[in-house]
Amino acid sequence: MFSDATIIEALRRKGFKATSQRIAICRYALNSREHPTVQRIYTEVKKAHPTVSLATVYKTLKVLMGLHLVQELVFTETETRYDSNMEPHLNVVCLRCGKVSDAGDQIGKIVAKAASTARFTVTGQRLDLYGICESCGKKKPTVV
Amino acid sequence: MFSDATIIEALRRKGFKATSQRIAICRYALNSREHPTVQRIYTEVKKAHPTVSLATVYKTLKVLMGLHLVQELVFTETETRYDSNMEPHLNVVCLRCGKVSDAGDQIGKIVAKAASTARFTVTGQRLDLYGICESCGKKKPTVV
DNA sequence: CTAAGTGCAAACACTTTGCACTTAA
DNA sequence: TTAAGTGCAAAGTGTTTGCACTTAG
Repeated sequence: MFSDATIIEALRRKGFKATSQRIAICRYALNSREHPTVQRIYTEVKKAHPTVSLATVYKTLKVLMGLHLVQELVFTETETRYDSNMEPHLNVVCLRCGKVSDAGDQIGKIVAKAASTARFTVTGQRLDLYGICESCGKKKPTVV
Repeated sequence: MFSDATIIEALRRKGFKATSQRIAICRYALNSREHPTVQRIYTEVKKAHPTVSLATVYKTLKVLMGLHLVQELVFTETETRYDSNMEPHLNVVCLRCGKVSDAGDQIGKIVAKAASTARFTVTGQRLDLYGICESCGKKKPTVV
């Protein structure tokens, strides 16, 4: 959980101004556990800042990526999502309802081992499982 | 290694026509170990089929995805790449030179365990590690 | 006060689509 | 023979950029 104070402090320390739009965007992107899309963040932030633009949301997310506070999950079929869980973990992505949840956080050791074998310095990771979640599997026993 | 005969057979079994362009695209996409981009495949196929279009490459890659023979690796910063290794494995992605290599194929068990815990039916996965590869790390000990 | 950030609209890059022509089966 | 596929160019889509205005520090 990131408080506004923490957000402001983190931005300022890196030389970024803590504007009210930025704080609102960060607050939502960093505290949401649902891997929100840009549109979702935009819609949410618009409630308190009706004039905010999509461009500002995009720019702020780039700032957060630079600060290594969020990670992008780009998909072809669906919109890009943003994940503020920076620990090694598996994203479980349902191809039917689009929901993204977290799982398997004991994966850190395997990642570390593979990286050292490959003599590779890891700065980030994206570990996705695609398939059908339990509730979708029940609902419609059809294709994929 | 996919022979032309195997490719033709796989296409026909699913009701797709085995055109010469398609065979060439499949041959390259399925046998290349370098996780090629669309442009790369296009350039390569153009050598034997100078009139081939980008649209055909895109369409054929969608067919291959439908057949679960390749997987898309979408990135923001760089072009989408295609991976014909469908077994659970880690993609080691260098952020400096863009090279993508494979590692850690003992990851299958962890994936299976996490999926069963989440009661999730896995149909595909994307397990990427981002960072700096050994040779890039030596070359330029700077940012990132 | 002034460098950084905002918000609009225009520009981009990659991908998809519509359609007449071609071709595998 | 004919449904499926090709290749072009045009249309989309999500994202980025240029620039005058605004604002945090």
